[in-house]
Amino acid sequence: MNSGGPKRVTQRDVARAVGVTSATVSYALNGQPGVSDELRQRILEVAAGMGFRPSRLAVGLRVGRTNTLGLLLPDVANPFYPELASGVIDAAAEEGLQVFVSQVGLDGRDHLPTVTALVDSHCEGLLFTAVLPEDTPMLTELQARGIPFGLINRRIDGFAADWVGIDDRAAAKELTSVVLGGRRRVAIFGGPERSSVSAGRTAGAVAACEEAGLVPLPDGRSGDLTRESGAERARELFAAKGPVDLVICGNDVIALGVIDVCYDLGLSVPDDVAVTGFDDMSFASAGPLRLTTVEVPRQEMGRQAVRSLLDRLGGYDGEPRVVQLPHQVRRRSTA
Amino acid sequence: MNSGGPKRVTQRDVARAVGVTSATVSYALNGQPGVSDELRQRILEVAAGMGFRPSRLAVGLRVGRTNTLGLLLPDVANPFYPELASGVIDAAAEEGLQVFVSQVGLDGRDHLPTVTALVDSHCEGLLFTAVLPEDTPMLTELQARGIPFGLINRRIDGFAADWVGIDDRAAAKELTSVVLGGRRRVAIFGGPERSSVSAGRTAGAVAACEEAGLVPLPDGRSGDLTRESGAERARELFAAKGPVDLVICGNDVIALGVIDVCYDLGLSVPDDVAVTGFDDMSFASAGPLRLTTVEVPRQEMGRQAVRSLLDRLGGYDGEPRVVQLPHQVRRRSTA
DNA sequence: CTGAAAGCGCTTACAG
DNA sequence: CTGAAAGCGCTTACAG
Repeated sequence: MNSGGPKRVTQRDVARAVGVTSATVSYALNGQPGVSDELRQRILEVAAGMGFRPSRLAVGLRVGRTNTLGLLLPDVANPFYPELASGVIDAAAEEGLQVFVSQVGLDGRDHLPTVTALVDSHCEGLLFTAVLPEDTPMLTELQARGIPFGLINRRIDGFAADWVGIDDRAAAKELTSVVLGGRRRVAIFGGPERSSVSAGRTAGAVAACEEAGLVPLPDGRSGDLTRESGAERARELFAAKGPVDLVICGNDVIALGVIDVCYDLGLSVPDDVAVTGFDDMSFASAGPLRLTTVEVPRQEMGRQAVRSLLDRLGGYDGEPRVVQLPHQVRRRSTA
Repeated sequence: MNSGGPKRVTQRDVARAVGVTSATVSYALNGQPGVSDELRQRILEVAAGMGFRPSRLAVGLRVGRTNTLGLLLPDVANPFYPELASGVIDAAAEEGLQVFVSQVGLDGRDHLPTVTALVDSHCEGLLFTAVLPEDTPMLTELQARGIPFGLINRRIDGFAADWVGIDDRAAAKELTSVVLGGRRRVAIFGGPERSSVSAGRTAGAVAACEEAGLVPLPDGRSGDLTRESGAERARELFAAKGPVDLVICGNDVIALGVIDVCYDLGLSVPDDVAVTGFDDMSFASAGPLRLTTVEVPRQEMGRQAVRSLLDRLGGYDGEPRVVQLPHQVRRRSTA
């Protein structure tokens, strides 16, 4: 049942056409010595004319290198990741590396099947964007197998690995301090508490509150990084305790949900309720919204992660590289 | 200079450990007959214990199938694509196929190097999301090589190929008719005219205007699908001809740029200037924005494209499959 | 400067 | 039920 699969032109086809052996074609194409200039020229022409392209499978198998990286992204509903991916893909391409982008379950659950597929495909290195503490055994296994990897954004407490991100705690503390003003009733709507990023942001916001001598409301401190979750938490909190003065959100998407609810309830932002986001997603700066948030260098995070990974692939075997990129508080109109 | 590359456990390692030949391990692992149940059991255990995973490179080379699809996305600044990609990746995963996601240059220019890399990697089929007429030779070459592919969203006039998208012209016409009301001074800010999608949307908007007996302003009918482009065109148009009654934009991002300018100029939306987008990106429904737009089933488009491609891979060799999915006009507050 | 041969890690007829 | 052998498409020492 050959379904008429693609008929590839092989090196042997080229060799036959030129009247040499396949090895000679290989030498010619790879710029190895041992082929006269004329012959090389002729081989190159014939190969191009026949549309020959070396099989990456065969080359990878033979040489033991595939020039391929794997990137694991959680659910794409969160616009945070595409830009990060863009940085990774671009930086990799500049080094002649291809990237296998794979989607892992929502919120990064269940990395294992994806990682397995990537390793089976001989990815030379892996980049994770949404690890959770329970991924530790899988990462340890990767280390045992000698497959280098790096973490982007989230990391795992007490697990040493290459990482690039920002200082989420400091950023959240800074943001909170800046917008606090005289507001006393403040709520924190964070992301999943098992995420190091979300945990850091929440901790920073709490710290800023405490420094100002107030305790944030206990509700909603962790939850999903979605608009629905932000809306739901806002509705519940406002219903139970009335509108608050300020809601510090774990990301821009949560903030959008909170603002949706304010809008529905006829509450003015920021006069009745101030709201901050995090990440500075593209929509955050839109005229009618002008969300106060923190800019995170997503693209650059991706690029730097590729750089660290390349060093590992190049044989660097030293201490984990921890790269903390600068962030930027963007104070706009919502707080 | 072996940089300590990963040491894979091979089938032979397993075979040696069990004391059989590598072929037997292969039979056992692939559920082929010819191995006693006990032996099979033992092989499976040992293989699992050693962490053996068959090399996709070797299997692909030998079997001639890689179970890999290639997906080509343009620049990710446009949030349209990630969701589409998500549909593709999920649908492919359900069929046991991995997806190589590759980024092509902004606006889909220069597909060739990416396609080449994907073909070199033995992708069994390709999915394009942002083709332009100048990509025709490349697509023809793919056909000649017997590599099936499908187009998503954009297509090429007069080029027959599997395609899935919506009826952009009809959708734009419907949207425009719905929001036109008594407005007479209307501008159309479309995307790149060489994009079939943008061309269709612009044509639909023009048609609706003509049906209403008015001619849209000639400025800005094509441009980039970016916020900057929307803002720039709005500033120029407003400066040259004063504010218009209605701006029909080629996508939500352009609309955001227009709204930014209205906001800066103190123009009320929709009272002074009505604005519509296209795509219903997630931010479009946000409380303070409530953009009037058209919902496009991005995820479903990805899924359907995978389905058509799988049929091709399964040997279907008939007429190109054209799948036109339903759209939905979302009338909110900006027009 | 060129050719014959081995081998990367698998699968698959083919003998026993 | 099991083993030996060929071959997928390359690269790379090794002879000539």
